[in-house]
Amino acid sequence: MPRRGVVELRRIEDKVSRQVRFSKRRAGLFKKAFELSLLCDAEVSLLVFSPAGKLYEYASASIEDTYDRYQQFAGAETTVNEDQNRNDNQDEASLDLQSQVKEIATWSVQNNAEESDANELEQLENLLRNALRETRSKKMQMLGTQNSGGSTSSAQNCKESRDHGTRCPDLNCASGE
Amino acid sequence: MPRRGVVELRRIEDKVSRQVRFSKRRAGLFKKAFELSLLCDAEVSLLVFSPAGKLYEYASASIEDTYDRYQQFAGAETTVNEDQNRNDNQDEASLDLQSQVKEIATWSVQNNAEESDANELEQLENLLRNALRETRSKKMQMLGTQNSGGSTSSAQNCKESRDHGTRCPDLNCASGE
DNA sequence: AACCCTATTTTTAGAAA
DNA sequence: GTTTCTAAAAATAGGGT
Repeated sequence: MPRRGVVELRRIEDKVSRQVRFSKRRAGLFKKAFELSLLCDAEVSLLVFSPAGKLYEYASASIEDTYDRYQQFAGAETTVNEDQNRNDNQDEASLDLQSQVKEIATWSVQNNAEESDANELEQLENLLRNALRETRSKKMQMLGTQNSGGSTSSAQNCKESRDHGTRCPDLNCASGE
Repeated sequence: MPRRGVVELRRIEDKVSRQVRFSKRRAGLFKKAFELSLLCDAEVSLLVFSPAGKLYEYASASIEDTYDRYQQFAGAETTVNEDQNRNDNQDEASLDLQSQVKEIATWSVQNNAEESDANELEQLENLLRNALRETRSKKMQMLGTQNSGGSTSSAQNCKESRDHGTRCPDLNCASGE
């Protein structure tokens, strides 16, 4: 019998109950994420850290790919100098990787990261981000497009990192037949 | 009345039905993600790209923060030279940002990104990733720890980017009382 | 902790607006 | 593309094993 009244929308106080519910709800969430990606042909990336700091992840493509794709959309949501960032991103996008890395080198000659203000750091951040994206992209091309992540979208494609987590539930997504 | 038999676990063929189901299931998924973070005190980051390429996101902290945290856990899941990466990450972690940027500069002198093989690119990727993480961290410190993302974990903390998406549903998480 | 059970709540497919 | 309605299916809190 689920809750007496209805779900109380606030942190579960009882420690044991919270842990149990976390396990169950996490399993449910990952199952839903998987179903959405499969049924509706969507790209989904899901990261969950338990209160204890254990990591659980699911990605229909790969976490990094989807995050890169996100950066391209939402790259402008940084705190300082939105417009400038957008322009920086634009400019950078047209350079090849070697040139982008050279720009970072140039930046390091003209600036000192240890003494930079938030604005300058943001500039550096953009240079690094774009170079990183380009590097990954180039690497993937060389490796033949396939990625470490689960590109097959299996229901078991939810894994936890190293020894930090207990097992990720089976998500028995199999239709009941 | 949900499906006649049971959920068929495969891509929905009918285009209209797929779109409708995507909307509904997306709303459900974001609601579940929000509930998990709130009820169980977990850190959740969720990215969804619709088949049409629209972005929907939710983060109990912020996408970037959670992704950075993920990188620290899962940094070793790259395809080539796992162990070497792990070591590289270790080494880099102990250097200050300026030194890390200098290393990138040095790399660009000794290598040509345009002619590098996957291994060398992976080396560069690690340098860039670590420098980027350090830069973000430093920037956040300067800005006073608060981040652009929704740190308040409201149910409406699901947003879509720019003009690429329609509205993110209300996720009427309010307990029915 | 993980699993089974099951009474209830919640989600959801499909049709229609 | 979203929202409402409704009946059927799925998720799940709590308790037991």
